[in-house]
Amino acid sequence: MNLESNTLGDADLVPHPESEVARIERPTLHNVVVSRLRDMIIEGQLPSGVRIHEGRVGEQLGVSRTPLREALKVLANEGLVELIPNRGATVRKLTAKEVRDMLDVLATLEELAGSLTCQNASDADIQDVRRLHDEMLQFYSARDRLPYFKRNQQIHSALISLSGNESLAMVHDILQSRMKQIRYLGHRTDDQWEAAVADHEDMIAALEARDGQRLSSAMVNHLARTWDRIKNVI
Amino acid sequence: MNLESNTLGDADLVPHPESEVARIERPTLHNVVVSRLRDMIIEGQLPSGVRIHEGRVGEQLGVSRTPLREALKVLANEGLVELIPNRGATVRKLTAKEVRDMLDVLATLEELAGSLTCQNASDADIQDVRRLHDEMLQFYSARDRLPYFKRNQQIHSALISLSGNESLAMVHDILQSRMKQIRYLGHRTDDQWEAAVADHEDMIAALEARDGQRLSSAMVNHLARTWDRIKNVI
DNA sequence: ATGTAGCATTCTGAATTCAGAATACAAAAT
DNA sequence: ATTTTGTATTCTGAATTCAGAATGCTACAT
Repeated sequence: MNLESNTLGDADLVPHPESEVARIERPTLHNVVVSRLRDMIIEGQLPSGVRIHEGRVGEQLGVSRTPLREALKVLANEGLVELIPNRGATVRKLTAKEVRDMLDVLATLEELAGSLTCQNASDADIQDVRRLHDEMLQFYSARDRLPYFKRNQQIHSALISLSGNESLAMVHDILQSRMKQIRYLGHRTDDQWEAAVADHEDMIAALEARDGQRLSSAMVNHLARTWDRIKNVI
Repeated sequence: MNLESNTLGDADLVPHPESEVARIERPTLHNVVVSRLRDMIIEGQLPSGVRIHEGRVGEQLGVSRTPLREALKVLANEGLVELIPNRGATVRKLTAKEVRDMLDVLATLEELAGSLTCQNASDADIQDVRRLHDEMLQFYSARDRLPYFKRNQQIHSALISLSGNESLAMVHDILQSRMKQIRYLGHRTDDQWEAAVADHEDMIAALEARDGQRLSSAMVNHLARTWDRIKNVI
């Protein structure tokens, strides 16, 4: 995730005027495998605790073992996968305490992000987020969960990356991707869903007012409620 | 770094009573390569911006390309190394802004760690840190930089990991390892060194008093001074 | 003399191969 | 019958091999 942004960012190191035109991106296979596996874990296709057999999974993806193993090393470093020497890879199981701890860290990070984003986001950026938010509301009215969830994620990552602090975005991303597998588990009831939407309203309003304090606390509250939602399903 | 702790931590998942005796650890080659490369980058043996030639470096380390490449993927994900498709790996160059941003995040994390550690550390833990601190002071009196630096690092990582929050320790570790290459650059003058020691005194005192607020602000101040120290050498 | 096209070399990305370690199963002994 | 020992199989860790892409050099044409 952070890799991609690095690569993109460095494209304009090239001093030629042609660098304006879109460069041809050819992602390396191991990177594709990383994202693919991450998705499979998050969406539950590879459930917690299950073995990842290099031979079999590699065959399923139509990829040899080499890029698959490189990908597993990366995911292990991120904490999504557990690597036991000579025993292979398993999908990491999260304990309740670990989830709790991660939320604590996420809250701290989002508190920082809140004020930074209010300082650094451009008006255009804020409008983009508002547009995402309105789209999300439409899908909420239609009770269309999947596209709702997608907009939701986009808003959250936007709120972080608009802070302009790449390291912040990077560590947040790592924790966030670990959490996603859980968030999918925690299917909310209707009033929980409503509360989440209300949280978002608050966040958007704070952002548009460029009220860093308020945005920070809105984001932290949102996370606190997330814990309430999921603590029982672990 | 975080990998090792995972592996070690999981050793005692084994329910046998024999698990009391020290289990034989055989680290995988790629993990050894990761730590080794990290050290080489931090210590400046592989300076910023230099190419890492898979063939040559692999031969130097007496390792084939496969584990080396797996290690490079991991380090790229951590941000120490930059991977350009079909062009190979280089040691990542940090801009002043990136360092500044990382320090901001580190400060936020340490602020959280400060209060958690004061809550959760055992008296024995605190005594251990005090012992490290006293040792460090001795090396300071003798102006013996290397062992001083080592104790210094140990104290910092102890203050984080005693919080009991592994995710916090993990993300802190990632940022910290990126910073180390810079910290080595920023050789302090004598009075800067003295100031750093004073900061440490304050931190230890706060910890022993279990004053979370004070420990937090001491750690944040310490980081602020770190920035002052190194901002000119980037 | 300079610029371009073709060629050779080099180095990465990925597949395959090989060896060592762990597990599962079976047989034998108590 | 149960436990222990030996054997076979399976799967990971690492080396090697192969192919494709990029860079550098040389020769030729203008």
